[in-house]
Amino acid sequence: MPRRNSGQQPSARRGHGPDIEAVPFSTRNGGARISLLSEAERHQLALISSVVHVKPGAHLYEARQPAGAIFNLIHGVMKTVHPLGRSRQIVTAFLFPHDLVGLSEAGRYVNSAVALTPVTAYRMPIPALERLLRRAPELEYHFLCKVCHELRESQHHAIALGRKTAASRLAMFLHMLEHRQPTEVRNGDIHLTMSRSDIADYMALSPEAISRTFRTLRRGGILAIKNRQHVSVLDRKRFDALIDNA
Amino acid sequence: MPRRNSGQQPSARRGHGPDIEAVPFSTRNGGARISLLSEAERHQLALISSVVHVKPGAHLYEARQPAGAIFNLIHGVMKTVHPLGRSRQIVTAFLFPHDLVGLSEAGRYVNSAVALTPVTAYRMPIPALERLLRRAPELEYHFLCKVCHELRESQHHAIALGRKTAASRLAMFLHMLEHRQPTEVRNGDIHLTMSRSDIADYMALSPEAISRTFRTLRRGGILAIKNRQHVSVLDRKRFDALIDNA
DNA sequence: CGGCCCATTGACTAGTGTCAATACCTGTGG
DNA sequence: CCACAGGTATTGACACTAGTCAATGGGCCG
Repeated sequence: MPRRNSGQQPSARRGHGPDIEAVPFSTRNGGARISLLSEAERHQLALISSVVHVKPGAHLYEARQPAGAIFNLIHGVMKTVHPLGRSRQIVTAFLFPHDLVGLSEAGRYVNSAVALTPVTAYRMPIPALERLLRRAPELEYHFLCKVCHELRESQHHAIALGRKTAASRLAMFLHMLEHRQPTEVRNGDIHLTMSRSDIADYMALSPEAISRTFRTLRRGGILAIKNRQHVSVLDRKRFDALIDNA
Repeated sequence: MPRRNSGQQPSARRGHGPDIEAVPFSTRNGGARISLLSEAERHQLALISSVVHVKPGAHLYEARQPAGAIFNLIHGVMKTVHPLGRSRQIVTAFLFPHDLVGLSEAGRYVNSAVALTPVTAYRMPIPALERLLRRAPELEYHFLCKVCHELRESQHHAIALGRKTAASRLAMFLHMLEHRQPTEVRNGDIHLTMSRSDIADYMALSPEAISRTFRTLRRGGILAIKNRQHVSVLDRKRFDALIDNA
């Protein structure tokens, strides 16, 4: 029974193998995120993968180091940060389960990946992955879909950074977070896994600006801030207006 | 002699079929942009491609429209713009020959592509391309490399937008333009195909800020502005300092 | 219970957006 | 060849937003 090999630990319950999610090109299923891989494909990937664990604050890999593998998140949240002089760093992306991470250029990682929570991930060595993809065009196509998805998200990030006001940027950030959750109970509650500084580094604002803007949105009745990790959209109409305008 | 067949016109010399360039993952050829496709692959793509022409200011395709094809630029320069309310638009990318353009999501284009100069491009219908890619894993792998390259460029764009000062952003923009030219005579001369407004929309600044910053850099002896389309880096050291800092 | 780090708040400054006016380049027509 | 018209680019004056520095408050872990 190759499907459910003798799992030793909790991660083995969903441990059929790597899994990646994206919004596909095609028009079916109106723009929802779906799992791209079949059971067979996950099994193929599992054969070349190992599982790694990363503690909060630790690096999965570091920029400029030789790139040996690509990773697929199973549990936890990560950020990729771009080294910037000795100034404040830039967060280029937040990564959640079913995401791919470990983009390289000329054999080296282009950024550093840091865990925000305890992280579990599949580690897929690049040579083995490359061999596998060349044998399995369908699987390779799904990787292509996923990378295109990440490209769209990066462009979305750039669009957010183009907004002039902090309120507009923060709203776009929360909107992004909300839409990465499965379509389940999307009732306006948003869980913030990352710190204010991380949000600031992602949105190219100061942590103080993040605080001030949260306060402004709360006083305006647009957001409810339950605690540092949980906010809620109260006035959807004005919230969306922040995203559309300026 | 398949390499240099009897060219009829300038475009025909490189007219063997679609061609895409990127910096590959692997460590060979120290980070230079190379052509990804073999002659055979270009020929395969040529069989499903047609050639389209776009006048300056005209659209190659428009956001939200059903996506029927992906395009590969042969000549000219384009921009992709994101529709943003009725406010000023956001330029998400500039595209040059050997680039791919036409990313879709759920069957529709995610942005609009506008020609800045007379443009010639290969038009590759998505269904035919998809069939071809599934038969040709090697070719598909090269598309994957190209999309990863575009992802890195988009992240680079986001990093540029994260810079606080206009001088730093503009320097990063010029740096990007310079590095898209082939490594030939990279003597500091930079050709600006796009208008000041386009630069402003790409860097999330006002056109006035672009003008002011050009003036500041010229007065500081960092840049020489020959005319509206040609600038030149005079003080490379301080120019690079603008890119690294802030 | 205490210490540490993160988050928040306030005062001030610096830099960009905005609005308005002028100068410049391009292509057109006389 | 020159004059003209349109759009683009530049320049200036002013308002406004976010950055910075500094200090306080709050939560979490030892």
